[in-house]
Amino acid sequence: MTRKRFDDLNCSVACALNEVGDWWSLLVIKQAMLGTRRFVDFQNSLGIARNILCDRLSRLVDNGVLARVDVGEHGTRYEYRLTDKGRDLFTVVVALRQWSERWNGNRDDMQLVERSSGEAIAPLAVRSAAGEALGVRDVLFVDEEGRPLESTG
Amino acid sequence: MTRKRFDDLNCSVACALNEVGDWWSLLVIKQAMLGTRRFVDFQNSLGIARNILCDRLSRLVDNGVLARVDVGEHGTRYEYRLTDKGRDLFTVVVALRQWSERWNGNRDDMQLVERSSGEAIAPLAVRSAAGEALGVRDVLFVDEEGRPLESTG
DNA sequence: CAAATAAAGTCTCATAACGCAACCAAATAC
DNA sequence: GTATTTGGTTGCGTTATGAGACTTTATTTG
Repeated sequence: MTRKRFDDLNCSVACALNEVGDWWSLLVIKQAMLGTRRFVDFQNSLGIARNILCDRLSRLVDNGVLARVDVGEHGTRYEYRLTDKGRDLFTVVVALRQWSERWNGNRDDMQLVERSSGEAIAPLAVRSAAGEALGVRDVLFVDEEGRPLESTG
Repeated sequence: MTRKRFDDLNCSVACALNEVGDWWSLLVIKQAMLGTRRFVDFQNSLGIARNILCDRLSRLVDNGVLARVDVGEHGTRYEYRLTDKGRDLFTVVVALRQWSERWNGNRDDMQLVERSSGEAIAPLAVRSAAGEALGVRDVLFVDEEGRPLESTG
């Protein structure tokens, strides 16, 4: 009996969670965004078990989120680098950070600032095409014919 | 031996994942954003095992993401409703949706549109205080004194 | 050059989490 | 008054996770 796969749910959120929805993957990705590239550095900074780290890195590579590149002279030193797909998870990581800071207080000794100006970044917000901030209640989930979905969907 | 807790990592992303970082929680929340409120409806729409759903709902209630309210005449019919904290995860859910749509193709038969105009919402982006879109490389992670963090941090 | 250390895994084993199905009790529907 | 719905709980087998020891090349140190 395997873990339930979400492929059949016809939902892109489920599909995303299939790739990065476990406890560790997003932390590995966040760490990669901090600049970490080597196996041991991931291990030391996250305190993750080596076998689990190994499994997560492989899976992220398989899914195209990380790339494993040889950097040793003779091919036994590797680096795990974010791909474009991996870098594009920046929004997700920032969304989680900001949510946690807002609701659990800032447990983080780290700040995220714009490189050129040194200023803190703006809070993320879902926006309409016109640029207005939108909450859950300001949007509608519609099917392919544009019909609103009912509550049990 | 319990699952590794992320509290000691001093990282708000880790802290967020502690609350909603398992396979199911964000799907439950997304479903709640669609309007689902009853135990059976979550069960039917997600296909989650009943004991797991039970555990997830309780944990989300404990963490203040959902609220359990009596709706029956005599108190055995319940609804699980998003709190403000839960609704604020909208950004995270949308970020995951959009990422998955961009990189895995749209596996979803569902669209997210602005309620008033019916138009599709804009792509999420991390922005500077001035409003420019920022990628991972345009930001710096700095410590509390403003010093940039090194790669292994 | 030899020995030591490091990098990147792999293996084993114990425990925790998950998935499935059956069971249960109260409230509602018929 | 019986059947069904709702919101669970219990048992059991399978899978995932965590800790730590072990392995294998490469590089560094003496």
